[in-house]
Amino acid sequence: MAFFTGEYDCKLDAKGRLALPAKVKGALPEVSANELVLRRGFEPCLVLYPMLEYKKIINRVRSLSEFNEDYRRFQRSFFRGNIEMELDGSGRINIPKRMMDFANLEKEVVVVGLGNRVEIWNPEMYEENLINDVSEYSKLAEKYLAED
Amino acid sequence: MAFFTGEYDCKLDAKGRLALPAKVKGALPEVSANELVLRRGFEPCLVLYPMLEYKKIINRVRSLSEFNEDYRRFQRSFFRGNIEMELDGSGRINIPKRMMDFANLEKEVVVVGLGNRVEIWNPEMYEENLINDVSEYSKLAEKYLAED
DNA sequence: CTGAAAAAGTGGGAAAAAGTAGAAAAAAGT
DNA sequence: ACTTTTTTCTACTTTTTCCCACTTTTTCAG
Repeated sequence: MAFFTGEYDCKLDAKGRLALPAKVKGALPEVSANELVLRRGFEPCLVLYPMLEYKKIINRVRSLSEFNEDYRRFQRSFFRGNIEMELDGSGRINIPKRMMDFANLEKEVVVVGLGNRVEIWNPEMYEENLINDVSEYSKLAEKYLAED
Repeated sequence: MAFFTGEYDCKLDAKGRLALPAKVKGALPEVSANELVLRRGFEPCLVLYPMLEYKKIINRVRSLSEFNEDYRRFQRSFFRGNIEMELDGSGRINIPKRMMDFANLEKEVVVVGLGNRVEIWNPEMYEENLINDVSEYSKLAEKYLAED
């Protein structure tokens, strides 16, 4: 099972290619190590899944009935943001222009491992979205993780 | 089960490597003695876990749904500060630059055993975070540990 | 207590891996 | 057929890892 962690500073080259950090590459499941899906995030970032992890999620979206108007609207938004891709020979992904625009990606990007997935951010937007108040972070940890 | 205690003065070398004190090394569980995880603390310090101990925590973070906005925010803050690492041939860990910055680590550091985990501190910050008032310490002990 | 041996801690150089950039080749579209 | 885009290949720089050697501290026997 894929397990991504850590935060990495990476660079897009002039052609919009992103070399995944070695630790991220190493955490890809061996089966289908280069079958990936890139999705528009709910925040202004891109989310990268190994195919195996993606399928676990997508099944829930697929199971929504196409004969329900709200479901259809939601499905449209969800699917339009998804692209299958492969790693090239050097372990890089090629990020389409539209996706780059969506996430405001320029040369410098931040890559973050989040367990089953990897997020790709514009550095400034990333900073803005983090929990900046240490005590808030500590309190959330208490709320979500404390044992009793 | 791992059990760490004590307080040690250690030095980082020019490459950001930290030689774990012999007592700490000795307390690592034999299975996976060099599979470790380094995490940003909730205070300005780093926290080192043997893989076995880390997994107990991380499973709870992973189980939070990625379709909940608050959970995502928390996951991001949590995961970004986690890196898997191994001991090198001399029993040292290599602390990434970002992590050093976060905890304000320079050459001199303090390593503290805390049962299931080990914390790594900048010496001055460590002093500041300790309970310096003896009577306060005594009162806390009473509150948390007294039996009736 | 003292010296020798062992263990722990420290530092640096060389080799390997990862990251970066650019040019050449192939494919696609006009 | 030619231009534009995409992909592949190659070369170079930087970082990380591995290995070896030296210094200091601890341990133990005499």
